[in-house]
Amino acid sequence: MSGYDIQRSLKRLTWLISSPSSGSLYPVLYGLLEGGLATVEVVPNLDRPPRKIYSITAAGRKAVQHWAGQPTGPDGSLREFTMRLLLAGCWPKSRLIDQLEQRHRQVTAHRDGAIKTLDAADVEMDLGQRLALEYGLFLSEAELAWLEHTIEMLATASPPEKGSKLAALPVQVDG
Amino acid sequence: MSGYDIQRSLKRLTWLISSPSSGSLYPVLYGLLEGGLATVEVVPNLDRPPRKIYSITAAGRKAVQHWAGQPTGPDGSLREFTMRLLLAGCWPKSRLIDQLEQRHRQVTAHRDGAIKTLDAADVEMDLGQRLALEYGLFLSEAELAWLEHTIEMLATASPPEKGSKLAALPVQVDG
DNA sequence: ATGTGCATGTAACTGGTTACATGATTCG
DNA sequence: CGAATCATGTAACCAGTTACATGCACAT
Repeated sequence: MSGYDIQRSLKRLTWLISSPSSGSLYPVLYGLLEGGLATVEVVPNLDRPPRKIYSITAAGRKAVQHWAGQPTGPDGSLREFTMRLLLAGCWPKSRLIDQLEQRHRQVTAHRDGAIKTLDAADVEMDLGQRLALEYGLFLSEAELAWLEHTIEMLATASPPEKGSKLAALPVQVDG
Repeated sequence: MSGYDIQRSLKRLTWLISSPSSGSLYPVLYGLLEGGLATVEVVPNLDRPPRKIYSITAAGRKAVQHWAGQPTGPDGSLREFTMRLLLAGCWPKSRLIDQLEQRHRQVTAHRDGAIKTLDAADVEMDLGQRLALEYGLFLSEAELAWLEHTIEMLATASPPEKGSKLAALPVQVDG
């Protein structure tokens, strides 16, 4: 892809990962070239600036694998996990499942923490804190559900089955 | 609260908002003092550094109101919303409901975007992209459910009803 | 005619992290 | 006996944003 393409495709997910500005993207691409993790093919356009198509190299792919290999900190953010998900195309399925399970453990920890603080100090906690905690708690539980569902799905249906929607999961709340 | 207290209480929510380091927190507190948005009361400890208890002033409260008043960008992140939620104690309930409804509109937009891109390019999309989109889609739907539930709860049960858990919402998935 | 999309990039600034310094107390 | 918690702060560094520069094509 070109720098512009990368930006555009990331911009669609701005609400999950905040996407980079051109001011940070292009320097990084140069860094990748210098490090031999990517190559460019320049496709000149007559009028506008030439498109520069970047491709990942074997070394680059290895670097991604390595990055994905080392565990996330316990503070694992939604953002980081989404990026790992986004790069899932590079990995073997087993590693993908590892990622999901790792995330599952993290989110479980977050949820448990939220539960504990919620029913520990329920009375003297102000509305804001309580709302934020319950918000986080609910999202955690939803995420756990998705993770479990997706892990199972990947484990059973080995072939990616292109064209089939991976999941259509209505969320139901009973209060 | 003291700077340390602020840090500690935010650290419990690191997975939602990433909490500040002391290197950024303390300078900000000085800024608040200079701006007249907060005051300090120094409680000296014999041995350790003295505790500095910060309190928000009327001007500070007004500044928060003003901040909450201006709408979030359409790219509204989970982080920003959580912070708004955390500050909910400062606001009248009507404003809180406004915030939730605003967030509801944003998340609806995100969800719709995800749906569109998912069933637009379903075939030629790689696993990573699809997973990330479905992940986001599912979380969006969960969040919408929570928002609706909470809005209704705040609208009907006017008195905060301290001591009652605001919500115990099991998430259910049917795949 | 004006703005949006394409498509690249650079310079200045800024906000934040990292790493340090200090030092008593309590827990395992 | 070492690690973590309490509790504050500073200086150096770095990653990222903001704002700019360029300029054609196409739509409103």
